[in-house]
Amino acid sequence: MARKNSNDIQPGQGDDAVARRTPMREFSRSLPMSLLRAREAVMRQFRPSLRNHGLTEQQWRILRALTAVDEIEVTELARMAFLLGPSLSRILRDLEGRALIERKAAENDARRAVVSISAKGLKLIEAVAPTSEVIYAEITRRFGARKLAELQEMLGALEASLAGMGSSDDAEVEADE
Amino acid sequence: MARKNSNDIQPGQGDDAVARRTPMREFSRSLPMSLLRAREAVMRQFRPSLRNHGLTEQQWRILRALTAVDEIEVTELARMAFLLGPSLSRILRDLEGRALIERKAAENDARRAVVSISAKGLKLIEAVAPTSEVIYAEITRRFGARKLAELQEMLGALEASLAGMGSSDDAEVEADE
DNA sequence: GGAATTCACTTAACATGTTAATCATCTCCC
DNA sequence: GGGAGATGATTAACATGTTAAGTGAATTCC
Repeated sequence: MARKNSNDIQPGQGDDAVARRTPMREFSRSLPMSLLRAREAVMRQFRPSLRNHGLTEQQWRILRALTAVDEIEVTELARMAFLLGPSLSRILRDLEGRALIERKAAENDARRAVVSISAKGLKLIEAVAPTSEVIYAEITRRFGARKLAELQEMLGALEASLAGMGSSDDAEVEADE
Repeated sequence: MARKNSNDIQPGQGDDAVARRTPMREFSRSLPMSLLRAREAVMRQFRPSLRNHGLTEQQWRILRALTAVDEIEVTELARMAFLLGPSLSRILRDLEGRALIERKAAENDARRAVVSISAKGLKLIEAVAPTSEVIYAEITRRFGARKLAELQEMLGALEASLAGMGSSDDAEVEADE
């Protein structure tokens, strides 16, 4: 089975004007892959501890975010914890069932729901936090505090760079409706 | 149950009227969150194009990886595409059903399956690649080629730093067995 | 040479990511 | 004040992440 078509992708090897497509980037070195692997390497450290406390990474993010405020609306919480609405909805249902959070309707708008962490939720946070801190400290020690700060800054800059980049979709499949 | 396991994580917090202590890092600035947000900012650019071609991000990763080899075993493919076995299993079933890949048993080991991309799969790749390259180029232009390379290097270094870090679990729930 | 173990992969079960649709308000405007 | 649209949240449907269990085939070891 010949992979002959692979060179259709790269026209002129020389001109760097628009397309510098070698068989494409090494792929394993693409930016999305690098970010994915780095994040996984980090999260792998935290997951076991969270799991021992009956929490997933996302549930932890939500509880963590709730400790920073007195109470907060669902949409704003989604933004803080960087979760999509549907995910948050499901998780809040679960956390409320476990009495780790409390939910009530907003005073002047029945559409909005206001969420806050419960005493039980706070206790859970306090039980998990020490271990998380130890792990975070170890990561910092290994990678280097300065480098870590530098990395975070670059990540923020990358995010900012792409802020207003409209999705330059190519095949506008849906034309009607 | 005292809520001061191991002293306060961060003493001397400027307490505002709210009785919520602000333990731990700003949270929104934690390393996992930074990595997650950065990756999402990047992937947001690619998803619409992939979607228009009927591919998810993971399906694309697999096809992309397959173009780099003639054929490959499933486990090795999982490593390449950075997917867990179960996810890969499901996706391969789907891609095989769409005739984008081909699968056969290994010659000397009936346990192993060998996968390769089909002609149809290659054609799909070729249809998607140009747009992906344009997007990647724009990301590079915005963020800066040098900074991009620097970032990737740091991400690799981070990964390497955490390579042999055993999960320092705290509550060893399972003690016997 | 066969039971026990390991290995490669797949299924299962549950939680989340992702997009679209639904539902109940709320706002605006005539 | 009532209907059209906007808004906040949830539900639906499908794909993947994640861990555990299952299945069949190769290896080990006695």
